[in-house]
Amino acid sequence: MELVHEAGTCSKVPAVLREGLGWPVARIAHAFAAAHNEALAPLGLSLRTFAVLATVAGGTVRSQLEIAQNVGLDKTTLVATIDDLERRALVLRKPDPDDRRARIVEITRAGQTLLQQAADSVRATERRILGGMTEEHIAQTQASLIALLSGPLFEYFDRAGSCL
Amino acid sequence: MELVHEAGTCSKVPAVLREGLGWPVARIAHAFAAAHNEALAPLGLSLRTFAVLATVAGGTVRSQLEIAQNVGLDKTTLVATIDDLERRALVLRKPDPDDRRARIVEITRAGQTLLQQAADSVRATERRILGGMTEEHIAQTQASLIALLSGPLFEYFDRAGSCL
DNA sequence: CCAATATAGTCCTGAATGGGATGATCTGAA
DNA sequence: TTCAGATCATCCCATTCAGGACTATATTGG
Repeated sequence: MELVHEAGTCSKVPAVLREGLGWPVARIAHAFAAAHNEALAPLGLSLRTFAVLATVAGGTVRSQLEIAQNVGLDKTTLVATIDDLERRALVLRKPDPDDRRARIVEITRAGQTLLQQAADSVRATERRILGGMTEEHIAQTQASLIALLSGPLFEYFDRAGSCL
Repeated sequence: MELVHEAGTCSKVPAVLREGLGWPVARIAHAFAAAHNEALAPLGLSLRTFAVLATVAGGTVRSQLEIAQNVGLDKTTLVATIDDLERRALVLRKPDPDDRRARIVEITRAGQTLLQQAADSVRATERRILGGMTEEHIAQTQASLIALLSGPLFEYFDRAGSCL
């Protein structure tokens, strides 16, 4: 597996790393995050804040813990992230009438406006990155990733810890 | 794209995240790292220390900076990583006779012994994770990832910052 | 109703991270 | 040769991270 076709700094990586999927996926995930973060920076967002904002907007989750688990963040990290978004009036916390321990996080109008721009940016970045691949190829890759999660890897999926 | 087939905590993740490859790849990379770290823990290694040890053993890179760039670590992070490996006498730093700024990092005999066990462990983990996939499917997935790096994503590949 | 236990969110704090400065050394051009 | 700029490894330090404790609340079992 030759990861890099030209000017490759990583053809020198030992085979035990290159042969599997774990290390290549890690590096590619990092590159993806870098691309998204760069694209979102002008909006004052990161991939993390964007993911949280989008999840809040989705309205399918109520509590902060649910948000954290779905996005893939540690609960303490999420507190700071929500703090940040709230300070900028993109989301707001209100008490959950059904569970006074919990806070319902809601997106504001300003948040929705910014989210739309950000979503466009994210989609554009994905298109740019995936530009050279056919729709079919993309779908195939997604399918492969899904297949991975259906196997033994699933056990590690929900582990606490931030992936963004 | 339904990421999780059962007990899915992330079918609630908004479409803009699930549709692309960036976020799924990030979560899967994280899961992979968790699996590898768990398997390597009994040997006192992490995916990071293992990757560095394996790269040092490969002998295709000389300086610490090269190691960092190839593995995907920040240079300052690598210093601490080498410190750790050196403290445990798994590698040693010796002055480069051709460039007195540089140190050549070499693996020790103890390092080689441990590396072999670790490599077995990593390969076993990969096999376990990829167990449900055919050889063909694995090769296909690798090919897709390579294709990604041949495109615009390559620009972000070498960015400073630790991916492990 | 009362304990005992579990859970949501937050805070505290030690550890990790990585940008930038530093010192030593190399390289190339004048 | 000399000197300016690049490069290697390391150090420093502000920022970020996440495990665990804590408060308030909910739930379960007796």
